[in-house]
Amino acid sequence: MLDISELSRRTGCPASKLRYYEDIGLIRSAGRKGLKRLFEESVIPRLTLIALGQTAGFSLTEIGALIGTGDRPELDRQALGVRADAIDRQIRELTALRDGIRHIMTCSAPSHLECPRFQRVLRVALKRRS
Amino acid sequence: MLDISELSRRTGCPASKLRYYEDIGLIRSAGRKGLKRLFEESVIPRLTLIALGQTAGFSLTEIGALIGTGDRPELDRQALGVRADAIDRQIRELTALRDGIRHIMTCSAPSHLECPRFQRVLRVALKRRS
DNA sequence: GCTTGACCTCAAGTTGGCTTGAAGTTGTAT
DNA sequence: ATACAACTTCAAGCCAACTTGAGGTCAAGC
Repeated sequence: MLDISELSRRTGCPASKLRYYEDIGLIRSAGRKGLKRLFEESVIPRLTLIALGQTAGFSLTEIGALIGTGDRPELDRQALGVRADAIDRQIRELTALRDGIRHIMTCSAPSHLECPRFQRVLRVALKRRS
Repeated sequence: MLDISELSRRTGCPASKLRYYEDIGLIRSAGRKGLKRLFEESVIPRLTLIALGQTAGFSLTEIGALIGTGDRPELDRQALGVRADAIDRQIRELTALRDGIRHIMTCSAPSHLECPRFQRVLRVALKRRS
């Protein structure tokens, strides 16, 4: 069992954020000792997952829907498949963007937006949009 | 030369967003016809790039710094390298997250956070953080 | 010449994700 | 028993990225 400052220290999340997450039901404290919240260690991977979801561009609400606002599994396989596909698309876009950036770094075209290689990268990145 | 509604139609950006981007200097209109803005076609790839930058989690300010708020190249190769590295890290995280999600979809562990395979995924995802 | 509709400006409002501040409550050390 | 530091609540504030709304302008068609 961890108190909030211990959890904060171990996750890098400020205590205010942890309280906020508890307020909106993304994490739960296992109980209180006096007034003070106590958290189980299992919230740590949960926080990791939340951070990853944010990196993937999901809102806290979406993340809550996926990982369960309580702690029941809440597994909607179809929804998960949709998310996985979205992440796939994003990975493709990011890969193209990264390659474009790396190319620009060594490219001597007068304007990067006019560099044919860069434009191709943009087109590739957009493939699955629309 | 495109008027704002034509640009909006071709990019999917609402006109309000295009005006906002012009306000903050992310794009420029090439002139006016009466009151109405006229845009060059070259803003289209620029808008694409802005959207990609957002997907990568950069703020509009950061994007502006990278692609130039005016239209001078503004190439800070070192800054670009840093961005490319950040995107690399993000791609790794997203890949792990996607794999984790795909695994969960077919995994029968009682609680996903306890599934050893999933935990490994989280650990991998975090490797380059800190 | 007058209406219409697509544009304009500028200020204010909205949403998400937190943070900050004031005021109160503990358990521990002196 | 008291002072202290670390917690608590709750409301309000903040920033980014837009959107909305009120009120104005202009060109084109009737």
